Amino acid sequence: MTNELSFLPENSFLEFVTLLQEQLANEVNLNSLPCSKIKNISAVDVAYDSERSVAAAVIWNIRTRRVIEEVTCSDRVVFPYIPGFLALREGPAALKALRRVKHKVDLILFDGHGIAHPRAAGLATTMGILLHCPTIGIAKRLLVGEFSKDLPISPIRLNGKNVGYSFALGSNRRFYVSPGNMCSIEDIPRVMSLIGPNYPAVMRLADSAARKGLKGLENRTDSNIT
DNA sequence: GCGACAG
DNA sequence: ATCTTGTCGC
Ligand SMILES: [Mg+2]
Repeated sequence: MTNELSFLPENSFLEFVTLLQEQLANEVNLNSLPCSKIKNISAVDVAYDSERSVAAAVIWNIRTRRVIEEVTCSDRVVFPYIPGFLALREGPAALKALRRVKHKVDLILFDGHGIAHPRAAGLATTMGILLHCPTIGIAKRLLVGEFSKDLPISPIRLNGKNVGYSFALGSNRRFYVSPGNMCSIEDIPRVMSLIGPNYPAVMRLADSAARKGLKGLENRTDSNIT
């Protein structure tokens, strides 16, 4: 069996997780999301140093386009990054932050893919199923699949199916959006016009909040040592 | 076997 | 992801 795990010396654990992911994919809900019902969304991102992670959840009101809540929390790094298994590294920290969010959120954005994944079980899909809520994956690079550079908004094709969309930013850069859970392929362009239309500001805010939180940890440690 | 490979 | 300041370009 040659696959993305073959470089691992001992891969029985990831083979096991692969089976879990294949089962998860059967539970994904790709029904249309009522876009008119979306009031508040959250973006989640995680920053790391060698032993600590900081997850940030930024909650954003669609109508006012303003931040209404921000949560950060630190944790231990529990797993390395392995392509196809980002949820094992990022999921636990993201969950911890999301549990502290006070507002009701109608949609959660994750920094990574949803069903645009070898087993249709990316970070956004995994978290959406765990949380029983609508999620979307927003990635800066492609993991699997193909798209057309000729189209400003191109479908991402994987095994002959549409699994998301690639959005052009100017002429060179692109980002990639796929349903996580409780969201259809057709919803993706609709939602992006609501929260974008470019790379979502709330996603960037989560990214910078997580980094800022990590620096806060480092500085706190420095003063204790100094 | 080789190369690709979210963050 | 992370290491990192100023610098080139729209
Ligand atoms: Mg990130």
